[in-house]
Amino acid sequence: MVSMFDDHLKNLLNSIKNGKTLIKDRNVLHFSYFPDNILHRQDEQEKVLQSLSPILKGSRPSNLLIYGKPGTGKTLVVKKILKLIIDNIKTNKFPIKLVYTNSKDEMTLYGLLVSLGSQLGIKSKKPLQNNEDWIPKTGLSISMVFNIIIKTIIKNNFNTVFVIDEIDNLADLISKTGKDILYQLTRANERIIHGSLTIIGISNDLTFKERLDPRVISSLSEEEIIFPNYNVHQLKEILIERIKQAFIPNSVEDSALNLCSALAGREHGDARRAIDLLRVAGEIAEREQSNMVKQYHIKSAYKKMEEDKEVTAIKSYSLHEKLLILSVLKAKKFYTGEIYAIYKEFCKKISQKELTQRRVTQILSELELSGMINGRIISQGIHGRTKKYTSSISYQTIINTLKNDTIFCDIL
DNA sequence: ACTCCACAGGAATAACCGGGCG
DNA sequence: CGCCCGGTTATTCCTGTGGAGT
Repeated sequence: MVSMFDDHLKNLLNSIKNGKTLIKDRNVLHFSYFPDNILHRQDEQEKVLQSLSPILKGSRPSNLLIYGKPGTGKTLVVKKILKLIIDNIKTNKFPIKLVYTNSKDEMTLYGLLVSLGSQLGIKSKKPLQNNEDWIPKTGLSISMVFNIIIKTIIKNNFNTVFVIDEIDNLADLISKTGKDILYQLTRANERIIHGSLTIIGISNDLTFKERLDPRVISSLSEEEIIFPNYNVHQLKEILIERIKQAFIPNSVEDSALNLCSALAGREHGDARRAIDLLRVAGEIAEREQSNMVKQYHIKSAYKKMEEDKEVTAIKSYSLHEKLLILSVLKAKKFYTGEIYAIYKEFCKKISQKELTQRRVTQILSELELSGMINGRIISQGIHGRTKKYTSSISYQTIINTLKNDTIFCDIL
């Protein structure tokens, strides 16, 4: 990311200039950082290890489905246990293959299978010997790739564990492409005489299971582990641990720490967000040349992150939805009729065809559902029944978001 | 008690759009 | 390439409604 690097340069420049810096190791605060010690996930680590333990004795572990909200340490725990097992493989006489993939990185099911294949040692280029199996980057049907993988597992007697992170991403693809591939994947053992294949699915979405074929559910979730959210107290300890490594000593005020964990805990108990918040606050404090991260640094970091969220949300809306958000902000009395009139004005100014009022009310309630605006039905007797909308977004945020869009320049 | 405003929001239907398939 | 299909978006038509004013 360019902006992150720019920030880094800026900070470096600052610290060179007057030697004042708060963060000594930025990486510790990055989401990809892998802590040595995972706090408050002892139970989960144990359960994952238990579930996988048969592999150390050469038999097949059950398929495993792991649930939990974002930032509850799912990926971290699984990766750690995988590493633990790999480190113990040397002393083991069974060939074990542990494979990790993230469905966000591989956009297609095909890509996912290729990734699995290559990590099993299947070449993606044509090998010299003609009889050796290989998977080209494109061209084969999914079921053929699948068969090659199965064949390889059998031939080498591999005990395979295949981790699919963010598996809910795949669910949408699967419903289109190969409906039964996930089913085949989870049931592959019935075809594997030597070796085994175990699937570990990691899902952020707690309702993910409902969207699956019941046959897949029963085979995929032979075992389940649910990762609970962190509470405020736990978040605080996690933050303390990170602060120790990332910040120079005594550079984070106690009250700031408390606020940080309270804010993150109130939201979702998301450790990633808590750490992000801390990082942004730290950067703000450094930029101000403050010698400590104080409460108000956390506050402004929180505000900044909220604003960023709003900006990206606004950007993702369609033209008419943006126009309506703008109309709500421009309105004085906030009634649907007035909003619609303003919206029509806007449409005329930028020569767009206006939508019906019916459609507009529908969009408004969609926007309400997504939290961009708030609506409340009010009755005014003889003046009819309508809905009053307010918006929590600041006008400035909207303008900053839309000012680069040439379509909006006439409206300002 | 009755009226009547200014919409909300349901139902049916049409227009549109992107992807798969012969 | 045209065709069809499923999904989304938008329109048309409609019925329903809380309460101020009378």
